[in-house]
Amino acid sequence: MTSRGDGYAKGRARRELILDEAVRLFGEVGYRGASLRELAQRCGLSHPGLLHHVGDKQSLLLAVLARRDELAAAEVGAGNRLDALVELVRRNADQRAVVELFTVLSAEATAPDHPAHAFFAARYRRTVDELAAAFADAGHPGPRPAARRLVALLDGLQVQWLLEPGDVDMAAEVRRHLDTELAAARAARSDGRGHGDGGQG
Amino acid sequence: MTSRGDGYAKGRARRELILDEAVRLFGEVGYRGASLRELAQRCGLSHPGLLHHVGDKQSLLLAVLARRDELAAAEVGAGNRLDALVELVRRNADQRAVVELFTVLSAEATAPDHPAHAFFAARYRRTVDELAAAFADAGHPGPRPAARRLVALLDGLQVQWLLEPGDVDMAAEVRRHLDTELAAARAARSDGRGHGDGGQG
DNA sequence: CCTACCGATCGGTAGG
DNA sequence: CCTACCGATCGGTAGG
Repeated sequence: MTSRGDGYAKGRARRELILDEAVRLFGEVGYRGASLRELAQRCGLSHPGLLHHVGDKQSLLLAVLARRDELAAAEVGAGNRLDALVELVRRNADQRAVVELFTVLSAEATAPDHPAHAFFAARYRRTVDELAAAFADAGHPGPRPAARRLVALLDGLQVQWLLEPGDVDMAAEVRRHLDTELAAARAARSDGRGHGDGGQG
Repeated sequence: MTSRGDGYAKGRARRELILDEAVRLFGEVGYRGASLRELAQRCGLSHPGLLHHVGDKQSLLLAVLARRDELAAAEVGAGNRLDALVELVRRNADQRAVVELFTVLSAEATAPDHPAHAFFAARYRRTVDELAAAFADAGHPGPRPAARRLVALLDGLQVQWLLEPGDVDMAAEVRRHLDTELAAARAARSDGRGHGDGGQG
């Protein structure tokens, strides 16, 4: 009584398992350091069996990254983007493997010929655009540089948190940064050095 | 007339060449992705010849990192540590290979079994300590978290700069961050609501 | 989804 | 500082 639907469901579940294990392995040793044989063993199958599911190593990497961004996007609630970001950071502190994945791979992918280079270039462009819009809504006089600094802070905090998890409260640091950044923006506005037009900039 | 001194000088020069090429290669592909054969070819010698000079791959990596920090320390002038940092960032923008090296390796080395893990853990501890002292001297109410945020900003800006060099002015962003951070500290002081550092760091 | 295999490449050593 | 070599491991394919 094995229906076709069950077969597909089993295949999908197996693929999810593979993507989850790949998050861990790529996070531990990067794309170049990861071997398909090691990953296959962790998933309980042979390495040609693994390749049957994922195509090749590059496709696997891009599938892992895209899947992780999908899951993160689904988690983000409505409301202010800057507040949502602090919540996202708080949740990431319970997912060391995910933080490792993006920290290690974004650095590795700065090499122009890295298979995830275009992925990360597009991802940073999109993130900076979105946060710049949020800063503009909040009346920040330099929304785009402020967005770049915020993204930079996030990335840098992750490195220190991965090295000394107990010493770094990522969400608290992001919160403090946002507070001082927005307070400075307000001060500049009330000094008459900004555009006191209610934040249309 | 080849004196012993000349022989040693030649050996030292060869070693310097190897370390410089290793900066580039490790920066391009990381420690795990780098091969001694590729590095040897770039230096114009066989890979056993390379090993004669550097011992093994791990020793080479640690020598490269230590040498780079030595050179950076020698470049830093006297005076305020925070101003000196902005100058250092400005100079780094002319040394893409060095920025790549530290960005890629600090991420790779978050793995506890990485050969440079202890090096980076100690390096971050030292850097945060020094900058926290500078923030304390400047009267910042939360010097240690502020130092962590500053280091994080530096690291994160490097990633974005490596991806889009023309779009990111690292020194200017660090300058702006320091200005708002220190202005907020002054405001907190004159408000009489200076808050402690909350135990972070 | 497996076994068996391909050519390529790895870090390091032997021996001179 | 070289040639020659070691055992191990890599991503991917053949063929079923």
